[in-house]
Amino acid sequence: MDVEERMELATRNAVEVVTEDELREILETKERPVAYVGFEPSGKIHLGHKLVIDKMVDLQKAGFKVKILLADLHGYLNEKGSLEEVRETAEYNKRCFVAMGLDPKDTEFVLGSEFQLEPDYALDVYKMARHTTMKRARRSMDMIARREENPPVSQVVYPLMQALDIVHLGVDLAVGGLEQRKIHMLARDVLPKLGYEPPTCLHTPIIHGLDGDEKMSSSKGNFIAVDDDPDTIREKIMKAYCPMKETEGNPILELYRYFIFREYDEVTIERPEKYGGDVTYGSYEELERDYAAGEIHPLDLKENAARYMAEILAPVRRRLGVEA
RNA sequence: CCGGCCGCAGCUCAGUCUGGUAGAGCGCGGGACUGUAGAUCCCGUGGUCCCGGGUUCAAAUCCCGGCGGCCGGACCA
Repeated sequence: MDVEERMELATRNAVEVVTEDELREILETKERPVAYVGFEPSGKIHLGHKLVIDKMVDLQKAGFKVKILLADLHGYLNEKGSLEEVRETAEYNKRCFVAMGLDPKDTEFVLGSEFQLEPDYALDVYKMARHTTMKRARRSMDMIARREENPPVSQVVYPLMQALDIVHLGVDLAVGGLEQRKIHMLARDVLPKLGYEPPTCLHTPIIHGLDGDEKMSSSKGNFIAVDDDPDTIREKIMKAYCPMKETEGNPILELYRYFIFREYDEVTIERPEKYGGDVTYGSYEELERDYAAGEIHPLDLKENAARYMAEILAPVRRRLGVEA
């Protein structure tokens, strides 16, 4: 695979790379570059997580060594539960990630508290604190903080640690959803002041909640979990926000764009003869164009999305050992 | 440490003064209308009234003591 092919694989379905030149240089010069993403342990692993995990699978194929941070301390700092509870959830998450297609032999899972309590790391946290304003730290948590009113101090420690994770894990490429952008930019600005290289960052899109909300999230219950059974998937999709001809912020179209066309080269919208019969598409753009033109009805879009998503997630359920 | 205000449905809050069957909006669920959802209109769901004691026939309400939050003051060695 040449560098351009690896670039293509690394950046597909991504919103941005900061910067593309840096990424290309990594691919050209590093023998075995390291890509990392961190997750706060979550009781439900959903499609928002899958988007990022899929990206890590891409990066693995593009030659990266992949590290997944199970950020137990971050979860604790962000009030996701006691340390014990958060660690238990982290174990479940690890099993989900493996079931989602990350090769466990080729992926390094790291529990945050394994290295974040070391003296060298702790001193770096204080140095970061010394070079970061309160406003900047709080702003970086805009899309991440569990609580906006009465935030505990832990919420400004959080982004400092996340920046340091990048250097202490020896990472070449930091990956995350677009909501991580402000923390990553903070890392690029401040890490050099501690004598570290500014990290290269890659951001995946934030997918809309099924209710049309800006973000799919466990707390809002507007998600499809990777271990949802086919009936649940169908039920959720049927109830989802999906205005006719509307392509902006349409969560069902996003399923096609980011998940269905990722798995299938050709996608068939099956529908009754009276509504025009089956149609097959070779790319998301063609489907989107027809939907915008009103050629595809939302109900047909949903019925078929449900069928495809159940198919895509079936292996995850099987590997997790859940009844089908 | 002192003072003021606050704590009630998943959320925002009313009700406390003057004790008497716990409310509204939003959300959520279901129906109607749509070949989807949403919008709209109906119907429904909603509770440790922060905790513990006390007074009373009766306490979300009054009294005492805690806990938690916000704001202010004091201390500034």
